[in-house]
Amino acid sequence: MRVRFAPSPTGALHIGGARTALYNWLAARHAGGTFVLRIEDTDRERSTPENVEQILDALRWLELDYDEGPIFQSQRADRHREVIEQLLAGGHAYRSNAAAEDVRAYKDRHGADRGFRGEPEETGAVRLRVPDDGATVVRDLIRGETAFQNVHMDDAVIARADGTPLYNLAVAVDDLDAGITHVIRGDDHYSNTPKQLLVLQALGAEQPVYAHLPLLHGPDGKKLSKRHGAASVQELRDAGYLPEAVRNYLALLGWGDVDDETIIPTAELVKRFELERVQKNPARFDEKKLRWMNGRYIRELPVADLTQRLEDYLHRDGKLGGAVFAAREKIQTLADFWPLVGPIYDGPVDDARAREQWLDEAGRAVLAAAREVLAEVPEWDTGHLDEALRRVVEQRSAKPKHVFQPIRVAVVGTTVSPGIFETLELLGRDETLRRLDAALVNTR
RNA sequence: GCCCCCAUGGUCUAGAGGCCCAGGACGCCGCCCUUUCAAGGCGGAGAUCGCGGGUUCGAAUCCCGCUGGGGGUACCA
Repeated sequence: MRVRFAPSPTGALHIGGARTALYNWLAARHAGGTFVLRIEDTDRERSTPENVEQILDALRWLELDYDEGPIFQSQRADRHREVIEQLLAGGHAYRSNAAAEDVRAYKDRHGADRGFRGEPEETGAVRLRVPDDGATVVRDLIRGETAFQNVHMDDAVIARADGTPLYNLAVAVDDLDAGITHVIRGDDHYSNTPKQLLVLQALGAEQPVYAHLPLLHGPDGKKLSKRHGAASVQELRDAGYLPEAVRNYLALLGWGDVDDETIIPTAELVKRFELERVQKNPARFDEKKLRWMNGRYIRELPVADLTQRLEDYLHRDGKLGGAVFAAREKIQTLADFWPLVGPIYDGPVDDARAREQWLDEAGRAVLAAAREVLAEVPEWDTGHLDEALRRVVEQRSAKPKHVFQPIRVAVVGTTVSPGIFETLELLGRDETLRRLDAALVNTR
């Protein structure tokens, strides 16, 4: 099996493209085949080196490695020209100056469902000669066989008047030359497939196996775009998702195993993936489920690994160890981490509501009592802190909450933080006492 | 307009004629645990399997129509 992922570098790699890449990769790895990367950069204006780098970067982050390429379509111009000449010489294509309005006029005369047929001219764009009878049948692993009646098809333009190739010619030739056996791509290419098949036929080539993946939609059912939140791989990374979680989630968007399990590590995905089981209808990208899944992956990561990921993500070196242990049960993305533990390092945040609710007279009394006990704790670790503060709870015959919350608000400024003992341990005795004192002074 | 594809709870899906008056997951609601928030555990609401016809002893599963959604229809990819 030889498959390819062939993005056009017109911007960041979107989630839909990422899933296409994933499915190609999974199919190749499952079958022990070869995964080829081809960059379709024939659209000169939009295909910039920066855009190419963005795509390579996204694939790297997703850890989808390819075996061959990247092949740049733009560098195959000579071969494309050669094939165009061959088709022209063989009578499979002809030159024509017919424009869009000519095609429309033709349909007005012959019927809307009648494909355009042009007259050969000396110059002009190159059009494929489509037969009037018969049908071109696409064999697709996901959709089965579909017969496209040739009468309905226009004589497709396969090269510009200047001789440069158009998509339907270039893909067909490039896939053929690369020995691609399975073309796995988005459904938006489905209707154009017969044109490519006709090119292949004219070249006397076999048709590859196709697998057209249903498109991905946003939560509102519309085409996925910026306003749906994280829409590109870069944005997913910036939002603090783990690549292994993204792979798992994306794999399940449009594909399901018989077991119907949800958390499936990549190695297991490779083992189970089958193109035949890909869903036919489009799926919606639901970030809530990704968040949940990401949390699961975060909690399965050893603390040392998670620490490394957080340090990379936050561009911070070292000193996060204890905080990671304290926070890992409470975060779903890497981005959730700092808002939770940041106040421990950066100082209390300013949450007026929290202060009002917990640092009233009763709260301050708790603080004063806690301060005394904490000043005397023999060892500054969670065990001793636990013991000491429980004593305060008993002495005051208060609910634990009414002792812990004022302390929390005093040291981090708000009602949410890691466990109070872990928080204090990370703070250290001196800083804890300083913050308690500050709270007592400021709220008087 | 024309051509093509698709259709299971809000979302992702399992289901390939009787095992299904439809199972799992996310989300939502409640309870438990509990120092906050989470995590975790338990439970619940939520689908006449888009609608209407067939075929069959029997249909989510097969056929037809309709409706809805999507894609294509560029000298873009």
